[in-house]
Formats: sequence, C-alpha cells, structure tokens
Amino acid sequence: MSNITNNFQEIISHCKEYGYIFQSSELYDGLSAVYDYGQMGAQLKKNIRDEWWKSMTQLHDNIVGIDAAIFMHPTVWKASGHVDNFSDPMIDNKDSNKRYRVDHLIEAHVETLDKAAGDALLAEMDKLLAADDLAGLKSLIETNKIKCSISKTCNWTDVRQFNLMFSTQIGSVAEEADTIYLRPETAQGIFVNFLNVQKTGRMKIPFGIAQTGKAFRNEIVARQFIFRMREFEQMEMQFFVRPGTQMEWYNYWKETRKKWHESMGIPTEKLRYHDHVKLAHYADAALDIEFEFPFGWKELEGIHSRTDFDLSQHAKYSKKKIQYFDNDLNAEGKPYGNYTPFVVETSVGLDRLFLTIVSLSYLEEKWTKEDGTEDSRVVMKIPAKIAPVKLAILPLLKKDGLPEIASQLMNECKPHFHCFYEEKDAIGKRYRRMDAIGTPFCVTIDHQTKEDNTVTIRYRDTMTQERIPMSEVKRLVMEKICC
RNA sequence: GCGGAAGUAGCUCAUUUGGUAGAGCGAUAGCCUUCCAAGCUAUAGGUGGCCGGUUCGAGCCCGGUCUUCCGCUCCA
Repeated sequence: MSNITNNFQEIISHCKEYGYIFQSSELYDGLSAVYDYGQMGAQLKKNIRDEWWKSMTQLHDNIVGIDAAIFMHPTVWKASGHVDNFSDPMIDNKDSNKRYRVDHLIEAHVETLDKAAGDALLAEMDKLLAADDLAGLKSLIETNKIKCSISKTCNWTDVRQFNLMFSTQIGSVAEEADTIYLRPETAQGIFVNFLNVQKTGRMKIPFGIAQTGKAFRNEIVARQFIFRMREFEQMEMQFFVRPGTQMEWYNYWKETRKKWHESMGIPTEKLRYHDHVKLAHYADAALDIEFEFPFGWKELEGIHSRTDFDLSQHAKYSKKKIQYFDNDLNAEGKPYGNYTPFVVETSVGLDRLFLTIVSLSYLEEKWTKEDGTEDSRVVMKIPAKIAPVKLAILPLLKKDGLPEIASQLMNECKPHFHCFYEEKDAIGKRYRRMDAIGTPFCVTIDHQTKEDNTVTIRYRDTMTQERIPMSEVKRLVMEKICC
C-alpha cells in the first residue's frame, strides 16, 4: 500500500516537473483543489477530449455535439432539483466534531417526543428552513436541548449553509434575484436545447447530444490531486430514446463506453462496473465504470438512465411542451405518436480520464546493460494517438549540416502532427527527456543520412530502433498515430 | 470540517542544544562527442510557504495562516 501511495506521489511530481499539471495560482501558495494544465497537459487533455468527441459525433450518425454556456437561467437549477437537493444546512458538534444535517438532527430528536410536541417542532423547523433562518435553526436546537449522539452535549457551532453550487451575480434577470449559478453539471445545457437541436437537426429518435465543458462544485472536501476538483471538465452525452426502450440502450451504452475506454489503452482488468444500489431521484438505473486508481477503485464514468425526469421538469417549469412526435409504427401498425423521450446519459470526467491515462502510462524501468551496469529510465507510455508530442527530430550532432536536414524534416512533418526539435546534449540524454514527456517516436539524423537519405527511428516503448528512408517518416508516424 | 505527516534552489535532500544556507542531479551558454542520462568550462536560481511573537540574534523555539498527501467525514 505504501508503495502505491509513493507511486502516486511520484506521478504527481512528474506531472509538475514536465509541464503536465501545476497547482492553480501556485505563485500565491495555491488555491485548494484547483489545478492548471501546463504545456504538455493541455495538449494531452485536448487529445483525449478530441478522441471522445470523434467517437461520439463523427462515428455515430445519430449523435451531434453542442457547446452550451456555463451560465444558465436560475430556474434551470430549480427544475433540475439542484437548488433543493444540492444544498443543506449543516451544524457541527464542537466536542465530538461530528457534523449533522440540521433537518436530520431535529427529526431524530422528534422521534423521542410525543406526537403533539414532535409535530409542533417539525412545523417550526420547516418554517425556519423555508425562511433560510440559520440563526433561528440554531436557537431551535439549543432551546430544545438537542444533544449530539456521540458527545451527549449541546456545544454546537453556528448553522452553516452548504450549497455545492457556486453563485455569482449577473446584470439583468427578470424574475428571482440576480443570483445565477455556475453549472454543477453540463447535462442541463443539453436538456434545455433538446427541442432546438431536434428540430433544426431534424433528429429522429433514438439520437444523442454530446457536449464537453467545465462544471463547478463547491466540494467541502476536494482532494486526491485532480480526481476531485472544484472546477472540472465533463464529457457528457444524453441519448434520447422511446419510453420503454431505455434499458436496452442503457445496456448498449454500458458495453460501448467500456469498450471505448479499452480502446484508449486501459486494460480490461483495471475497469469494472459498479451498480448503484441507492438511485438518485431522477434515475431508474445507474452504474459507474470504475478504474483502479493508485488510491483504489473510483468512478471514471457514470451511465444513468434518467427517465423523462429532466425534460418533464423543464416542461413544467418553463410551461412549454417538450415532446417528440414518433412516426415509427408500433405493433398495431400505428405511429407511436407524441411522448416525452427517456434519456440515457453517459458522463465521463475528463480530468479523471487524464489521471487514468497518466497513472497507467507512468513507469520507472530498470535493466542491466550488456556491460553489466545498471540503467534506468522514467517513461510515460502514453498511447501514440493521444501523446502530446508525436515525434522528436534530433540531429546527432549540431554541425556538419545535420541540423539543416533535420529542419527540412521538421517542415515536412509539423503540419501533420506535433513535432519537437532538439539538438542539445548527447543523443541518449535527449531520448530520456522524450521518454519522460511521453514522445512515442524519435528520429535521428546522422552522417549516413547525408549519403543515402535514411534516418534511424527509435521507439519509446521498446527502445529499439530501425533505419528507414527519411521520406517514409511522415507516413510511418501518421500510420501509428491513427490506430 | 476533525486528526496525522509535510513545506529549505526546477527536483531529491543537508545544515543536530538558535549565530545572517550547502551538495548532488537538473537548467542555461559554450567545448568535446557517430545512437540510450554519467567528459570539460562557465553562468543563473533561495527575503528557508506566508504573517506575527520570543531573543542581542530564528530555517531551527512559540502562535496563527496557506497548501499538499494520508485517515475519518462528505460526495442528491
């Protein structure tokens, strides 16, 4: 276990040292649970996102992508249930340090009372909760001498509101106050655009809408590097289906998504399903695809059958009809007609997938050389198709015209994929630097190149190399990064 | 939020009853070098996480605070 922990520490250090991830505002001692992606990390993250986007939109005829704004009308979050369910008044007992939800604490106390007194207390609590009267709730607890079940004391902190949504102000919102929220999930941007996309895209059920983007949650405890952050990026796809067929599609996406992760180089044995026992208010089935992170099995992606909850809620709150007319014929030969579609959601944490790829890729290798001495390297075996830099072009020496040939090759390759040019230090040192950032291919230009236009290409994963015509380099790398 | 551990150069660490900070690696510039980090020369980098206190004097003692990791807790 301690080895695993150390390994995780090393991955974190490596990410910082080679420009993958920095702590946000590090110059000012950092901001808790917020991270920046560096020059390497941003490219890797983009490559992962692009793969997902392609697999969803380009490879599925019936899925289209959108990009909804982070700010949304405040009523969206009432309709979705986030305003009511994403926020709870909490109170801590100073002696036991145990934290309670205020309503749970009072309800537990009510059970010890007779019916009349209990009902009166509940009525009082509901009134205070509705009024957001936090001080009133505290004095209610104190005047009723409600004790902590562990410390048996009434030594309470103030009641505090824990809302997982970040709020801010906007200029002009007609109704409600001028408080708006930073979205805690991207899904709602898809639901509120359901009709727009369906009509303008002439989409026929079943079809999906995909989206990637930032979401924000004011987690009380956010930790484990980029696993749980306050600002994070989701890659979500909402698949709209005919009511009654949702389990079929739920199973389809369950399989499809797991296979996709495997196609990203994640070994099958590191992935597993975890069915939700307790379902959220909107779901009739839910599971996580979990990955074995260095700190244990954790959720990587969620597959949820969300029923017609979201579209119905938005229909209700917006007072607009959100339905689909299905012309397909049923068993009786009649069109299915109007209905509110059911939704199967797939939702991946992009940052978590990034962490998955990085923790799988990071390796410390040791071996014995032919002369009997020990050698080692740190290598990031990032799959070639998502590696930030695909090819390093290295003149063996920085003289004798070798850099000129190398820059020719640079010009030929760089319009097609990311290349890196380096002429400093011994060749072995340059190879190790490329290993550390995860560059899958290195090409070296030497004196023989001047004679016969061949170069050596060196493979990161095996450290083997072969001699090929320089004119083949572009084609060969393109071939390897497309699979 | 509670408890534990930690924070000194880009990285890993030294500086031992408190006396104004060093090394290795790395980086940069150059030299040497015909394929897997190890040769030579030079240079740059730290108000010791931050703020305050004790002291003639604090990296070291004390208080607070920020951040990270671990264990709880939390995560509709």
